[in-house]
Amino acid sequence: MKKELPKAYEPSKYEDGIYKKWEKSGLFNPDKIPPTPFNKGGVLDKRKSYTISMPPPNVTGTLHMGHAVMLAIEDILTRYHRMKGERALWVPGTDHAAIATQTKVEKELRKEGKDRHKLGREKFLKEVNKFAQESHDTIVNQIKKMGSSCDWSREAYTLDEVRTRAVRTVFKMMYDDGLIYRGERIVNWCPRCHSTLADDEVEYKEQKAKLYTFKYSKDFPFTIATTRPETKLGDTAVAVNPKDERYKKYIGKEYEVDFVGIKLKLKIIADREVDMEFGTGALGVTPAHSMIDWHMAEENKLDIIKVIDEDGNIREGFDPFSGEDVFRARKMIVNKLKKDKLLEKEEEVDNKLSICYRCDTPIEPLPSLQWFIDVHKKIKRRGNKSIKELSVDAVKKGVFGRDKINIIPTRFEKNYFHWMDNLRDWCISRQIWFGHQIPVWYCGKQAQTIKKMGFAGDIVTQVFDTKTRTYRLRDHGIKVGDIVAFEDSAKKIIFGQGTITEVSVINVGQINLKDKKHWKTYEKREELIAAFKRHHPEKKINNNTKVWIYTYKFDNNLLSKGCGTTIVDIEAPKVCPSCGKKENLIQDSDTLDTWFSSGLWTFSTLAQKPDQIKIKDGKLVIDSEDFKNFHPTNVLETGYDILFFWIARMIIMTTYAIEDIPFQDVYLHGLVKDEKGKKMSKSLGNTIDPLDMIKKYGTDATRLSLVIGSTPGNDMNLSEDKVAGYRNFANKLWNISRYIITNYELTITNKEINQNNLTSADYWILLRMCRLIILVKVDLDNYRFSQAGERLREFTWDDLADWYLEASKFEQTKEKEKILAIILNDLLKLWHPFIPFVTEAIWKELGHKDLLMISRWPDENYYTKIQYENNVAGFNATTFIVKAIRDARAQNKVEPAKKIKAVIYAGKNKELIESQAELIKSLRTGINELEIKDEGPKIKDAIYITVGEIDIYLIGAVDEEKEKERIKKEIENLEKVIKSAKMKLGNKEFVAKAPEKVVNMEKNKLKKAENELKKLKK
RNA sequence: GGACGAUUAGCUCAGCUGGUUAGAGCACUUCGUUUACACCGAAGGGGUCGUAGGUUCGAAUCCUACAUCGUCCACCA
Repeated sequence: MKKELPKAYEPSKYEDGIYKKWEKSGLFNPDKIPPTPFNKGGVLDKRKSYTISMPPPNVTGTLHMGHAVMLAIEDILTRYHRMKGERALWVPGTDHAAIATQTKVEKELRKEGKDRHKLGREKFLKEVNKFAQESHDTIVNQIKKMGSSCDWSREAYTLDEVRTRAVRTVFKMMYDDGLIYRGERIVNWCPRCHSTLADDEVEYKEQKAKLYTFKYSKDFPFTIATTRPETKLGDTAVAVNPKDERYKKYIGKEYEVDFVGIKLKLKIIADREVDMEFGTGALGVTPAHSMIDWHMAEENKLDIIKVIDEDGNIREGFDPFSGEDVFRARKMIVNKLKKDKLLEKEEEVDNKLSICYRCDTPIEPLPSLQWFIDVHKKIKRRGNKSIKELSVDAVKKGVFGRDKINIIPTRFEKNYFHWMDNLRDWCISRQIWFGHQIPVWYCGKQAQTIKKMGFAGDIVTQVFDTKTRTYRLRDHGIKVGDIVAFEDSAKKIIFGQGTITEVSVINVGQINLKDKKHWKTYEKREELIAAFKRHHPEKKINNNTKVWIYTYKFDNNLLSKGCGTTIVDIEAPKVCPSCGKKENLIQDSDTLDTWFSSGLWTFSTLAQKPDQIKIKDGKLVIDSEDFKNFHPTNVLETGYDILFFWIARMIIMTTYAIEDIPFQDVYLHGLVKDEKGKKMSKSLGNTIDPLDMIKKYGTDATRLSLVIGSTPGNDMNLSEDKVAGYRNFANKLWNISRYIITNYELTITNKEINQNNLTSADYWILLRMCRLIILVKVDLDNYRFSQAGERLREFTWDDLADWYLEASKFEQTKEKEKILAIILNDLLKLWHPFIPFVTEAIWKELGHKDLLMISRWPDENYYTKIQYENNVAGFNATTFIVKAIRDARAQNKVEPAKKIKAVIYAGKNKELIESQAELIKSLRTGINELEIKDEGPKIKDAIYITVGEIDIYLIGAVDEEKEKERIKKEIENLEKVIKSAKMKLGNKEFVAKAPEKVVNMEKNKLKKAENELKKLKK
């Protein structure tokens, strides 16, 4: 079977073809793995299963190094367990990534001059889905490029039909259990995204801010300090520390003040959280626009006055500040305070600005009507524990009869507990369109469309041309007759009532204000006209004054007809269960936080059809074979940066919904940074694109560079050089195989070796292989990928290529072919999970018909049966002697081409060394004549080497000076060893307390070194 | 403010429960066309393991401070 192979391995010529072959074989699907010669039939059905859910990349994303690490590690695990004969399933999928995707599409639309509000929900979602589909194909192809052996037949998407069913079912369960509630709470609001954000979606940016110290009014007794004077328009209290002597006397008192023209009622309250050192030690409480203040207001039953609207502008009713954005309002207020001589101080302080993690826009805390998950409510059906308690227990001690979830590295468990302890109710509603629309329907009253109006004429273009105008039209809590979102420059008034739940313009039309036929549905026309006159005294209303009508969707619409029932269900209700009518049903327009659906990922992906997902006895049941076979998953592997975002939420959702853990182990990899340790980012231009690396150096090299030289949970710095280094390794493995394949007839049908025909080198490599198999198994079972990889590399390059193969060139024995075949086959298997392509390519060249991918993992028992004892010493000695001779020659500057004579005094090892004579001569020692004796006289004018009890003389090449130097250095080294050993052995306590093994080791070391030293000094 | 991580050769990093003369890869120096591989081979130089204490017969490894860098969490009125 001797054959020709190309000299260098070119990954690009093999990889795509190999992946296609794998895919075509269908064997990524564990149900399809047939019995093979390596994986004998019968074991198939009862095999242990092994499952990993792939953290779904965003549909609109492209592959980056983070994905590459994730894919490399998970593929290693999957391939390893598959080869061990387990039913290994790796479920791939993608995430719709609500806000991220919507933002991306909106950006694209804006380039074309389009806007989602103009398109309307339906058309916009069509656009998003189109974009998502295209993007999906890109990311999937990139995942394949990485060699990922995931089962594409089970691919899932967080927004597909089955997953939607899971989301709605869990939502309903939680609602029925009273865990999901709707309420007006202060939330993190992004005025750009126009949506709420979860607590952990808020990021902070260091900045300088001005801290203003002032009095509300002349008659207020003391000063307060704030960086946000504009919010003070909504102050309803002033908080001081109860211990603060300065303010004790005021606590409990109430003041009415005129703050820059706005009347405020302020109660002085005490709160321990107030820092006496900060500012004046007194803090104005703005319940509507600060998280802390909101809680103070709850405790002290304070009024809540909203100042800022959802566009980040001052609301109606705060003239002259109304309609101004927060920055302008701040300036105006500060100027007014200055003018009134109320401003005492203006100083610069360090401040952290909260910003949106998606778009960096400053966050406004706002009270808003939203859906929440109660994390504290005890659930009867779950042992009267809250979801928070269940999630803590799952990691602390295990729940539902499962072992505790292990987080690797364990130090992250601490982070997890800390996060869980501080978890507040989770706001799950988002005011965006792309995502799982909340499965809640209102009958009439609760939600209906209502018309809003703006004046037309010269302002038409303004209203329609800028996004901000449209955004301004939205607001909360509008009552009948209210004039909302009033803005002077836009010159428009809007009329309506209720809470807007949707911001799309459903209908736009122009009517004439005085023309009565347009006012059939509005009896408040006169009121509207009056309002308009108030705001625009200069405008005359005549028969030609036209008004734009915006039709918006509202809640609590008095003008609507329905019965007001709220319905939470899995499917859209056909009729209202309360009034039996269908025409007034409207679905809540909010969508769910994307992590709600990803929280269900490990089990929702194991359902194939929506009707397999059911509620049974207050528990979610997935009635599928896959769920029975593959859940809980074995390991969840991902970057530590989404421990809270995702992992914690999966634990929350899974323990609650199905009364089980989502996974047994969590393996957290570090983040990939550039070679200087900086975070990779497009703006810094320091990204290394995994696809570039794959193109240039191959997938195998890219994978190795991400796996070797890194430890779990620690960031790694990646440079192109590193990848190139592993490209070299892949080529090395190729050439090792090439050499063996082209020089030997490899037979693999019979693995029985005749031990009588083995050389010492054969035993030596078999023993090392034996150790390798055992250790790599332990490493992989304990997620020590780097260590396993290094061991494999060392064996392949050092032991096999540099020693055994070199020796084999001079040892043409009967069993050589067989041993080489065994070693190479097993080595390819051990390497396969790490570098699947090159190993599969070589495997084919070896003449295998079956895929390496499904071959059986090497069996250590085969190797442990071999009689190594007394058989490896010969080659072991050879390696030492050869190294010593090469070293001595190099130090003496003996030309490599120069052949010399060597004499070895081997003592009692004479026979052993004699058996190695050919190898000692051949392994690049440049020895043409070798004499081996048991002992003899010292030889002058020769290079003298001592290796333990063996003395070697190299004759006819000595360079006196250099040799002296070399001997001197040798002596120094030995003296160092002797000194340290003597110190230890001279210490009575060491001899008494250290384990015998350690003491003996020291003794032997000393004896050997002293012996060598004695000989050198002679 | 709290927590966590890092600090080991010029660079990137290993070093698992304390016992090696402290390792690897890259880079560097010298040499080399040898039945696979120059994406190669042989040999070599290079580290008082951040600092200071402590525990121990013995510390890169455990403990305590400190320093520097980094990350996360909370707060910043």
